[in-house]
Amino acid sequence: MTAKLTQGAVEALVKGSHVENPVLQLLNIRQINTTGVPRYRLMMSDGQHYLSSFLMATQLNHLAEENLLVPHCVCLLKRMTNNTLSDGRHVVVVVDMDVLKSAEEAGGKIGNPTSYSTDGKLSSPNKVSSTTSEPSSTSAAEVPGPSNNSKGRGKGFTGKAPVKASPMKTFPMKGSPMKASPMMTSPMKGSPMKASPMMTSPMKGSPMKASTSSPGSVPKVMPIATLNPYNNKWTIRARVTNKSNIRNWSNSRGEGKLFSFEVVDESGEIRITAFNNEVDKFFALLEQGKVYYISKATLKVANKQYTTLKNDYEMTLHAHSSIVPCTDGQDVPVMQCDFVPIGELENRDKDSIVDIIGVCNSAEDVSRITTKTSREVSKRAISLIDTTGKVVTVTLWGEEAEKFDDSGQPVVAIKGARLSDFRGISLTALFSSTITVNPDLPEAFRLRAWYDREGYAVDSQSLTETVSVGVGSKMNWKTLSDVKNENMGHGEKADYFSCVATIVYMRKENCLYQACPSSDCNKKVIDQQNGFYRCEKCNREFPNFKYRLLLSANLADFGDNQWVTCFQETAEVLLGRKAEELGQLRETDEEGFDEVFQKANFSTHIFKNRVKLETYNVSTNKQKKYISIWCKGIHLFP
DNA sequence: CCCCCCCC
Repeated sequence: MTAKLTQGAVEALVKGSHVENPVLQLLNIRQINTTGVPRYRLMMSDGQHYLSSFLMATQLNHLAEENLLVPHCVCLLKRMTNNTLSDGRHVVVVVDMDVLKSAEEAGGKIGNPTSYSTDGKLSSPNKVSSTTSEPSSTSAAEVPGPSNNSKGRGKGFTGKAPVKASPMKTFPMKGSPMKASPMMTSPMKGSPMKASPMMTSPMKGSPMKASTSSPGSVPKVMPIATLNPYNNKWTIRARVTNKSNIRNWSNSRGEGKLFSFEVVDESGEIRITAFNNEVDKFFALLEQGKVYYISKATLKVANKQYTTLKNDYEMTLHAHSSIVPCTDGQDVPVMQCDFVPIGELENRDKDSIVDIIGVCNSAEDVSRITTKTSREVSKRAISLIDTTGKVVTVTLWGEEAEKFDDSGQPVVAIKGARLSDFRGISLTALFSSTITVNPDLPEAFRLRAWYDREGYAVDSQSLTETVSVGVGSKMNWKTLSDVKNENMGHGEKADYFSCVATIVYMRKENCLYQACPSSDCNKKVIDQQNGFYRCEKCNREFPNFKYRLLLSANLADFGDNQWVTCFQETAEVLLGRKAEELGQLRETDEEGFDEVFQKANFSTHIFKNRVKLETYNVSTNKQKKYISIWCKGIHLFP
């Protein structure tokens, strides 16, 4: 049983040409990151050429996890986007695909494909010892990540789990005839459902898709945009995009608890609220990012005063409401975003709600403030830049402020931020905002490439008047001796500076530590010497751990030298290896491990650093001060 | 049936 592959598709795709539904054979699949959301790279063959520059969008991860993507299986690629890395190489991101034939059905490698190399030459297939191994010329570094440089360094795009564990909408923006404020755009006005190629009914299924998740008798699945209070015979099939915590209320009308969540499908979005009993019934079932069949809820007119969603209605769950997980919902978009370029914000009205995406080129440290009502809340301002060269400050609150990490200058997407006129133009995140770090979006890939190539150095302009040097995008160039002579970091707040320096030494002996494997915890675990590792923070034992990097590097410029600390993201850029790879290397190949450091040593980069004078207790009555410098970003020195 | 969205 042979399958017909789309000859020439590999070359066409990697050159950025459109190929309609190419059929390709998988030769190899490899997970390229070991922390955060798994990310897979595929080596695909069209029977003529093979290439491993195919990156699978994370919403297809279930295919790998269900063991459907086995080398030699034949795939129908239904949607792809092409991305160019900062060094000019291309990556084909596979956004949607079906497995047409299992490896068994395909019966081995089809044809005798040779490695396709982008410079036009064909390398010998003999380099590959077997079809299930990688060609030696490729590495995980072909993946976009922060601070890529032409040496191909960088981390996997999803090396960090999104702040809210949900990739964002990965389909191209749907053309909206109404480009006005998103608040004005009612989904009822257009005809968003008209012959949308992404529309799928739950009954539709590709050969390999499980359809077991459909409930026994499913009322007609309706697009969210067509729901109204006058019809209660419907089921929606939608993805949870923003789930709140449980909150208690108490007022003159009574008291109780509630939580709300937002769901999205191809047609639109809606907010759903659960009270009391329904909180107990549904809170644990609903997971951010997952798809559910939802039916029998009450529709009511949304109070526009309180909602930022593009829907005239909202839903309340009641005793007979039904929510059933849908396990084959990968076709349901992850979020509906209508990103406003930062330079465009000047033309928007105060208080309008916008979706924004940019590279976080700097961030304040988190701080605690007291509100007018005497509540304490955490706050952190971050600044985002995009290709308009404009920068805007966004304020994050509460948990979002606390857990935000700007290391590696990630791409940040915020759905539903509110425009403020404070200090010119600024943005603030709301309870209803969804913040995603390094989203799996073409826009994010483009921004990453742009920033690493040129954006980091552009003469940018901030829409938000900034007070501290730290926030804002101007490079605060210093020599290492300036940092000392100017007593940088001695103030209450940390200072930030950029320098050009050469790495002259790295403490490789203790650069890796064994960290808690749970996704949001990076705490060092204790080896129980019985095959288990204990995390004090999670108060749990695990059979495994993940490697994390904490690298001390000595930087030198013409006048001075200085120790700086590189955490995971920047250390991975510096060493050109993932923490997990290095951990494995240290265990299995000490020479190879040393080589990584030898290679990185004496390399020159642009370092962006945070400097702060810290204090520690030497004894009960004696304190010692020391200068702490963290590297927050690394760029290629021209 | 909530509706808190803060601070400089």
